[in-house]
Amino acid sequence: MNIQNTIETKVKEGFLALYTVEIPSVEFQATRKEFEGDITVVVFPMLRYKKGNPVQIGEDLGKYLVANVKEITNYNVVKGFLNLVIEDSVYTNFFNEAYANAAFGFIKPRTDEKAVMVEYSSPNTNKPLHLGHVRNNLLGYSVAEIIKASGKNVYKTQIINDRGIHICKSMLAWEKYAPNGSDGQKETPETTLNTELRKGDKLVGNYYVKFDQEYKKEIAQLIAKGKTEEEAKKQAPLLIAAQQMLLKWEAGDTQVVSLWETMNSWVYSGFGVTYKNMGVNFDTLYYESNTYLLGKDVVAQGIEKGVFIKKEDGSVWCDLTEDGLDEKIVLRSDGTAVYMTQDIGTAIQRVKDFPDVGGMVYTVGNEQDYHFQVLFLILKKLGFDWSQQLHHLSYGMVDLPSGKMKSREGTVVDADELMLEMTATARTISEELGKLEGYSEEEKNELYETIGLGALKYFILKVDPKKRILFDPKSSVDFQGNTGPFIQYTYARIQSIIKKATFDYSKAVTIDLHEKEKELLKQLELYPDTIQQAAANYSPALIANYTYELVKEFNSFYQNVSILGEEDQDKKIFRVQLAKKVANTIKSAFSLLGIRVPERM
RNA sequence: GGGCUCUUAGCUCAGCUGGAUAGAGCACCUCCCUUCUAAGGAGGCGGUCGAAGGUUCGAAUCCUUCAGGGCUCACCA
Repeated sequence: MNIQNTIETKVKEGFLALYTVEIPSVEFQATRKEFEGDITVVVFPMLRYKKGNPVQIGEDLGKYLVANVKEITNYNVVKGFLNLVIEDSVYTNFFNEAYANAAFGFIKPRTDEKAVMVEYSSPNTNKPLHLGHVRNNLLGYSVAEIIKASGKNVYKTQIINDRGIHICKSMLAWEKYAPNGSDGQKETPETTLNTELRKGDKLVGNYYVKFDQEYKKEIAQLIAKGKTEEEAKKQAPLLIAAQQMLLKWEAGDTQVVSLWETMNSWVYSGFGVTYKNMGVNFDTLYYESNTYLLGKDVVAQGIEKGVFIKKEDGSVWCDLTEDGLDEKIVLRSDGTAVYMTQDIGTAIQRVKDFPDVGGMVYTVGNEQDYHFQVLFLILKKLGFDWSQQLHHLSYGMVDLPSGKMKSREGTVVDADELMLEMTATARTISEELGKLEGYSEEEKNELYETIGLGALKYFILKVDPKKRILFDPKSSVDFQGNTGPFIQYTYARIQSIIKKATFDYSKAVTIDLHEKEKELLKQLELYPDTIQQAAANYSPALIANYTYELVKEFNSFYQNVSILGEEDQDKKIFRVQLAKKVANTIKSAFSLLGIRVPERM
């Protein structure tokens, strides 16, 4: 039983003894640093149950607590705040327990808890990943890790949009315009003479752009011949060819399907590299080519249940006007599925595939808020019990100083390039500081990547997902202050302390705490709660900001008391242990954000 | 126009279920490297928490209205 629970029961008990009135709960907060004490009981809410002077009630309760709780050594009352001084041993005992626990803060996934499926990334296969995907991937991965740490099993997944007209555009452009590679055949990622296209997603994306360029030329020609812009857009031979290709694909045409498979495989190997560099991964994959027909049978069942209505023209709708939303189409009049149909079907399919799944998280940008509101409501109306446990992890756009990212205007920030730039910046800064003697070139490169990506990831994850991010590639990612590298740096410095502590510090000790040590212990104590809270709120930002607070507290401690230089043996031991625990907690928290931590920097 | 969402220091952001004098970093100014890594620390400057009402012992936080930004309201995905 932790100290707060003890105090809560004792406050209730004391209240009853003093005023013969029961109170349902006790409100706590950490005591502000300018007052003496560690934990504060707020008296004001109690006035609802017992009228009186809050200061007097605080005094009475304070006396009662000091007399009845041995861990409380003193108290003071300021206005309606009862500040309690807690014995050092409470904190040192907590620490000795936490120190021995390597998985401090983590709860082992329980088999009786339902698992959660977290979907993120979900790219199209016609262009490389960009800055928007970076935010998506980092968020999704991190939320998955946090939920896992909070005690649930997690499946990370993505739905790959591998079909549709956009893929056909790339395929068509490649067939028509690809130059010969080193082997004399049409270029492939292996044979291309353009080194920038060695990565398959880049090559395919290149042809998507090529299609658009040629398509525009055709439109211009048609307009010159007297067509209106609208006509020209519809009649351009390239577009018609792409549409025919899609029909062939749907009909299972061997050649088209084979080309489609080949080009998609290029993209996947390219994405694979990006994911690996980004440090994200997936447990299971869904492809739209397999799921785009799902959901139709559910629509039929929905009509029987009265959830959906069939109109005269054969289209099927879901009337959500009673819930304050619109009517939503779930099946076209020609009987084909729409996006919504597919998502309904896919959700159901996932629960079939993984029967232990009891909830899902969809990491998708906020432009689809309405779509998910509707999707979840429809699934609820269809009566699936897991429909209560669906969450749209919605995030704001990443804007550039120049405005929105537009591929046609070349203002897209490519994910691979961005990561390289971050690494390069980390290199520049590190070299200026010049602390890496004795490191091999390989080790250095790995370190620069750790720091550069740490900066990027932390920068993106520390802000509330709902908010838009203005991303200035030149100046926005900092390496000082509330940043990834600052935290990594603290970690590295602690490693150096540990390395220099050559004495045996393994035994548990109990000491009188320095004020700074106590602050640090209090912060450490919050870690398990923070994980639970972050999981409940799907918020990596809570973890990031917690870690920052912990590090600041450590730096302040580190600057104020000596660790290795301490005379008292027990204090020295305790302080090394404390430093080590802080480092491990940083490492643990950062792992939840997908950020690595360097042993030296 | 309807719905959702955001607005906190010059800039970038914290602020948990309402609690004490609203906090950090950057920038600007003062100090601190012969002591365990100065990518650091201590301090200063800087706020009508978008505006106005309301709820209450108490509001950046909850409610209403308004203003400004974003997203969205397709037989597209």
